[in-house]
Amino acid sequence: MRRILDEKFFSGDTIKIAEKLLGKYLVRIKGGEEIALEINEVEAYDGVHDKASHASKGRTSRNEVMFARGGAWYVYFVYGIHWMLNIVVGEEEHPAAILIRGAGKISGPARLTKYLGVDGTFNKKMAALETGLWIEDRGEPADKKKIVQTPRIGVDYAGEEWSLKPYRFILKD
DNA sequence: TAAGTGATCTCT
DNA sequence: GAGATCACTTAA
Repeated sequence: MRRILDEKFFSGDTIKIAEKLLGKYLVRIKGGEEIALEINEVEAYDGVHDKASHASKGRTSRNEVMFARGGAWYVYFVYGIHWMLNIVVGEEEHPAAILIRGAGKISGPARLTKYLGVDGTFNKKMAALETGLWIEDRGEPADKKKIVQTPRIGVDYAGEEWSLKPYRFILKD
């Protein structure tokens, strides 16, 4: 029996959920094969007040899905080259998402999407078995002692207050 | 350390 | 419609 994380899991506090995602498994069905990677690095983006979040400038066609209820994917394109994979969290009208930066042996958010074959077609879709991409609990809770918090990466433009917030969570080996 | 690359957003 | 910006990676 799979324990696929659904909107119930993703409806609470963004920061707490980010931390809880460590040690969960990102699962992808590709070409009939199942790829499961343990999530070991995430970043939280929470609310319109978070200057580093796409939602800080209000609702746009790109970030619209961040305003939906938790449980959907937010996939977008940056730097003309890279796809980023985020999971939407929080209640409706509260824009928040968690960027999955690393899982398994894959380090780096764009490398992850490239490896899994994730692109814009997943945007706004629910994370579920039918989608071919979801997150599941395999009953191995992350060791709290191995969790490290640091500031987020690549968000210097957000100003000191927000770029220095320890919203990045890493699960050490 | 810097260039690549193109969608998106903010002005006109 | 033009110009700037960007939740990154790779090659040097």
